[in-house]
Amino acid sequence: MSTDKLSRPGSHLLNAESTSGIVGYRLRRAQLSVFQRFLAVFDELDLRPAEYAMLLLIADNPGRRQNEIADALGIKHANFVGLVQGFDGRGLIERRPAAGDRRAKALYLTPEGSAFLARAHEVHDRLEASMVAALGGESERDILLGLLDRLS
Amino acid sequence: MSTDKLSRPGSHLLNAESTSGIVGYRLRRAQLSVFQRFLAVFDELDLRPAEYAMLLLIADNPGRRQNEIADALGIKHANFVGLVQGFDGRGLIERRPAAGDRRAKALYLTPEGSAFLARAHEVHDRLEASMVAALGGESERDILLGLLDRLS
DNA sequence: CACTATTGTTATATGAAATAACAAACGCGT
DNA sequence: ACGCGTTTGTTATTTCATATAACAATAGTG
Repeated sequence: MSTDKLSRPGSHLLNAESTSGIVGYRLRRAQLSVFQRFLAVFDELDLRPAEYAMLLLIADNPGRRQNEIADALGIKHANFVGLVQGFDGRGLIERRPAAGDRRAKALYLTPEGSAFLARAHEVHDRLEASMVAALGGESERDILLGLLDRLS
Repeated sequence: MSTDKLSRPGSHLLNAESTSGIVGYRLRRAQLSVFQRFLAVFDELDLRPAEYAMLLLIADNPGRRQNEIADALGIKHANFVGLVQGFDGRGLIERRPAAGDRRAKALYLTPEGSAFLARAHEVHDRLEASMVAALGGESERDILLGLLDRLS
């Protein structure tokens, strides 16, 4: 599963003038490219982009209910169940009954989860650094993030 | 199917510090948001982002073979067949036997296809203008496109 | 001419995301 | 305390995009 072939589209041959000015198109291309690299780098950790974001969010907000985390990530509750069960099964997170509501489950990182996230964080830092380098520097990265936010 | 609810994720409530600095995450968010708007605006034309790009590419490169267009768009040949058949069925494109190769099919826009694309182009121009406005101006748009390319 | 590669195609598998229905628990109003 | 709509987490199902496999017809090459 490592080092997938990266199907580089669009690159040559055809006149792509008309698509070149389209924000949405270029956005999608860049996003796909970045995700491809993410998947390649995180292959050994068996961690997908959305899952990494999920762990980060739980680490930042321990004890929040499952649905709160799902909402913050923009994931439907039903689809979030599988993610939670997966990480629970891997021993990386813990579902504890929430205080004051016997329906709700509060999410926490286990010690193993914290350790795992630390490793993931290192891997991601390297990836992020390579992207900053591609962008030309920290300031360019900040400019990009600012512009992206205005589109969201 | 019109005016879908736009599930705005992430917005409030939780501490999202850790995800805020991640290029890939913000990229995905922006891309989703832009595509949502695209889908809403193009709802009446029954045209998806990839389909619009496809028509533009055929308009720019009339007579190219099916697989060339598919490659340029980064779409697998097998999956492109359905798209082509769809537009052929709508009378917007035409598949003609390619000169010199009886296997290949050369793609052209029909007159109806050109008219349709012209309408789509108008709709898209308005969408693009609104995004440029959100970004703060033409120059910001160009900066964004430049940065996105460096990531691709 | 024999063999391999390419073109378009069908059928199928995989994976993400949306929807529907549900039981358990909550909380509100009376 | 009761009844009733709502929320939480869950399962099952659907839809949709994309990936893979196999195939017939044609092309090109040694």
